[in-house]
Amino acid sequence: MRKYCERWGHKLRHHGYKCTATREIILEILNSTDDHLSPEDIYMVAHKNYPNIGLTTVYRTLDMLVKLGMVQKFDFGDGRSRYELSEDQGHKKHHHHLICIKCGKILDYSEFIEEELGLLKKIEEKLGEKYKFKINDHIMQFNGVCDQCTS
Amino acid sequence: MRKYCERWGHKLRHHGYKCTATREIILEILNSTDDHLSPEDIYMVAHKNYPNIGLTTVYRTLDMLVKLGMVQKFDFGDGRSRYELSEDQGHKKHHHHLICIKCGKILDYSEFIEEELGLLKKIEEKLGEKYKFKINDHIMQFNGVCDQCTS
DNA sequence: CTACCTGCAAACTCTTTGCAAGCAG
DNA sequence: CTGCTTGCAAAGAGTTTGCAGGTAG
Repeated sequence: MRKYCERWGHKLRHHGYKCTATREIILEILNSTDDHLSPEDIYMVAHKNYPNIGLTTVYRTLDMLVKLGMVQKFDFGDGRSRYELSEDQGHKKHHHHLICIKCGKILDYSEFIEEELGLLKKIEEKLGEKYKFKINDHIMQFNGVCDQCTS
Repeated sequence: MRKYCERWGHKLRHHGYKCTATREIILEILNSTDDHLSPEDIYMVAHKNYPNIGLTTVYRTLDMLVKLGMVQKFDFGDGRSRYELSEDQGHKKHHHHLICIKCGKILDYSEFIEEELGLLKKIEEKLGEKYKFKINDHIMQFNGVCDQCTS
């Protein structure tokens, strides 16, 4: 096992993928932020430690991680995709989003999470059964206008 | 008032916009389907009755309708945006979405709508207050794999 | 050593912008 | 008439693909 594969290597190999420096770096970046990074964002951060990395690889790696369920992809309507480490992978706790449709600001909230998750889980079961869907995850967000953008 | 403005003209003019044939057509298309149309979809349908329409106009009109709150924009992760008439504008009743991440199929469900809306409304109020957000709407969807794509 | 992985460049797709002509009010 | 609206062509932005060289296992 390569030295840079300490943290995520096992999981990658378990799914039949090789552990490489770029994959480890991308996962590490996602794990050490609370932001909602775009591929370009991730590319720019990674570039500091690993100047050879290509944007293409970031896209390909994110695609793979989403398929493995290790990362979740979001779209907040500003024309670029955003990625977050799944809650069971790293430090993050479950949260939902509040989006300002004017400035694009994204707030995470987790105030009502217990209550929401209770209902979501119940619905997930019933819908899965009725529509024969194997449900993986959900997206729940509120859209509005933030304080600064109101004035 | 022009003859083609019977249905939506009033609302458009009320917001300071002119009523034109293309706007009426686009609204009519959205009102007469249960699908989740992309700008291209709308353009192709409109083109049959009104061959001169341009794709650009479809984009501009949809933008405007979203800003007025008459139409809601969605992103189901397949690289194109989707539009639906808002529930208070036409025939549709409130529903949420169930998306197959493999084939892109979109199912509308409204089984638990009452229960969901109760909770959503409550959360909307509390979050709006706490984070000083003027919340307009919400997006709630489940992602999974449908029956056909499982096998 | 072999199959997977990577970076580069180019291609692609969806969306937006500039502008002159057209039409609603 | 006047300024909003439209269609066309072209530009822009984000994402994907082809391919030859590189590297994990």
